[in-house]
Amino acid sequence: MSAHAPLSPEDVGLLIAACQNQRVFPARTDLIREGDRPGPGFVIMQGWACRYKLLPEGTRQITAFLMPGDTCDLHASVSDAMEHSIATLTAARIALVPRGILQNLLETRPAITRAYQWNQMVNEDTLRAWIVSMGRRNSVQRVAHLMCELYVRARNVRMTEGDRFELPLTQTVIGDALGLTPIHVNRVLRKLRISGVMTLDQGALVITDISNLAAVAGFDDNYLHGRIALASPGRRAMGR
Amino acid sequence: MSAHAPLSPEDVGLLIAACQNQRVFPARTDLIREGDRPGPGFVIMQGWACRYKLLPEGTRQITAFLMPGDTCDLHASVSDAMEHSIATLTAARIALVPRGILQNLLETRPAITRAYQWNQMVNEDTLRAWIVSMGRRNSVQRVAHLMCELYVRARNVRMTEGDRFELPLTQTVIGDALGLTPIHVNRVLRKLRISGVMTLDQGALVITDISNLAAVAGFDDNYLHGRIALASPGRRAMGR
DNA sequence: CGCGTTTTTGAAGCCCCTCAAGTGTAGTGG
DNA sequence: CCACTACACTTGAGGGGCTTCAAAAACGCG
Repeated sequence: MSAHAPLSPEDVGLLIAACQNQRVFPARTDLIREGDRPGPGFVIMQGWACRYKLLPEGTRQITAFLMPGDTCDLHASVSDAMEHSIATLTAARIALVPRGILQNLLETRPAITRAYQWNQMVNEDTLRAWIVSMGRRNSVQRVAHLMCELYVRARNVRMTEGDRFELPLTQTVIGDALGLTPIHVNRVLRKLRISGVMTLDQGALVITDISNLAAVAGFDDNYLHGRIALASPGRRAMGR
Repeated sequence: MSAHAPLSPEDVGLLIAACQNQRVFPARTDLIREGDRPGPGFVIMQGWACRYKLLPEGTRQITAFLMPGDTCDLHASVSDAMEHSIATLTAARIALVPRGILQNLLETRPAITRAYQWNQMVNEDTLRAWIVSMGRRNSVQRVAHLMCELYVRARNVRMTEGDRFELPLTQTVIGDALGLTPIHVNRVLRKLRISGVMTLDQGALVITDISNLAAVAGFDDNYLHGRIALASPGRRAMGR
């Protein structure tokens, strides 16, 4: 959250204190299911998770990827039933934040409130960007755009090493996020690999031509307010 | 907003006061464009508007429809450039809420804060539902689902008369929202008309078989927390 | 009445899906 | 050490949903 707004050491301390209660979940475990009463808020400390929704025909649509540093449903629950489910994708260490604790911080700590609102806004922008992808981009652009997004987010939380980062998503999972079949995702990944743009292999993404990847994706430089380093790939070029 | 949480007459008065500055915009007018500094907050008083994003190829993706009672960007601006544009679809009367006024209300009026958080949550759920539609529903289901959503929302603000309401969206606009060509939207609408489910004509939607429409759409009864009246169409059956 | 926009219909093609099968890899238990 | 299973990845062939291109009819508005 400190990437979103300057937080005093005291604020950071309070947030860390709120995340004391942590648990480790195995891969593919539902943290909460659609229809459940909302439980505690979650903060991903380690590993990957996602929000998803199951359709009557049995298909799945993922609506968000959650990586370390991401929060979900921290704000006091307003409805009495979850609209979607949340599950781990990998083994994950997750903090359970009791309802009310954040509410309390939001009422007493203006800086945390600001950072949290920022966080909310960025999440909304991400949802809208996904809609744009699903509506107006073909499969190659869609995959490329998702990878750009995940790369920028991973970099924001210092999970990248140069143009590489751990991305343990199966092709089925990517398909469930982009509205594609795993078979087609496979062909798209091959296309991107052959054209020398990026390689997703062994649970790691290697971006071999970042400016080309961003170009293919039609990736908005300002998206998530973390710029892709286009001009000089080596330089650290993060947005505020 | 009072549909979201109980507001005292005083709170309602404060909100009405915040919406004093109103302007009428012609159809197809940008209220704010992508890249602009965020301006005042908007509250739609009359008419229809949308959020949209233009792609490099010139295509457009609408990410939300805004109808009377809807608000946008009321919360204090956190970023310095709009991620998307907002435009009227019809002539519209819109309240311009100065930045800071709502911020002030949120800090002093707990009930308004609650209603606003509710509002935010519902908006997010809507965005996620759109992603699900775009990813996992075919064109007929997509159109049907959108119409269900708009029907429930219109009913929430008392804009329906029985199973009919004014819906001045062109087929191009519907296509831009659902990621379809206007030509295909036309064929889908014909299909729905012939099968006796609904008719969109003359800027008005008539739902002839609501339970069938909801079934085709795979419409979640709990979506937007305003139930579709399935069992007895005449009954008033709104969520809390 | 005339013009621009919207709606409607037809024909052809492509993108992505479905069905099918084979390969590679990790984990399990004999 | 090797069967055996489960799962992810890979590749091929055929089909269908939606797009593109094209053009006519209907509508709305000055």
